Amino acid sequence: MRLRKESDDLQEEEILLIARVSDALAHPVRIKIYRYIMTCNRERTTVCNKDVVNAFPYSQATISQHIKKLVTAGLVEVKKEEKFSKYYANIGVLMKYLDATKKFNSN
Amino acid sequence: MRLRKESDDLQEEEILLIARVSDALAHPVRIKIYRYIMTCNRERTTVCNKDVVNAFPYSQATISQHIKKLVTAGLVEVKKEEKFSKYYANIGVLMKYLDATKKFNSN
DNA sequence: AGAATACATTGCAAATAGACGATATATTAA
DNA sequence: TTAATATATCGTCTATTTGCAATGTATTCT
Repeated sequence: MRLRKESDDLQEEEILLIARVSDALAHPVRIKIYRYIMTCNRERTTVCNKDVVNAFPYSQATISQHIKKLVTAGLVEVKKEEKFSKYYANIGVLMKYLDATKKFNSN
Repeated sequence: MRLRKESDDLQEEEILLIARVSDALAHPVRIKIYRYIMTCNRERTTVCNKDVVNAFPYSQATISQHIKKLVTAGLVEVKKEEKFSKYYANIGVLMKYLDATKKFNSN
């Protein structure tokens, strides 16, 4: 049995975090792109824009737009390396998101 | 150190679950309505449409529409009781959602 | 310098979402 | 039976999203 703590209550800021991240994950293709970037990161393979474009049946413009949403939510970070934009998943943001969402079920 | 299991891989069906639930949680007001219903349930107070309308600064039509999205995602269930529609949070769906989303970080 | 590559951004069309007032339908109260 | 209440849905308007081709802006290669 878990004691209820003050920190269990969902604060406004966390609600906005949930809304932003949920919005980013609200499209199947973005979920798959995010997972793709995660997997590449885990395997220590870098991912650039073209890699994502090759992996999914959408135009370069559409892929860039989807990635932008993931970046805006903080789920993905972009680092310019040479002539490439390399994408990295930010695990911390996902963890914060999961923690906040878990609170629904704990207070 | 956690071993990687076959079940760690995100399946298509889970991706659609994540997309649907994320879509439902992609709006701050829906997050708050969901939390409100959860809290009432926990305190063993029933929640009807009017209760939600009174709790938030939106029209009855708009509230019903938001609740419908939560229902479509499976996060909320509606039971007709006497002349009221009573809302109940389905914790199981949230748990499944959290489990699926956690897999991002475990394979 | 000029051509090629990488990728973000813009502009467009179609679809969807968000808010509302009004309406339809069902249940309950008088 | 009529009136009132509860709530889902429709129609409308506006804003946002999704997809694309085209364009802009660097950077790199020849």
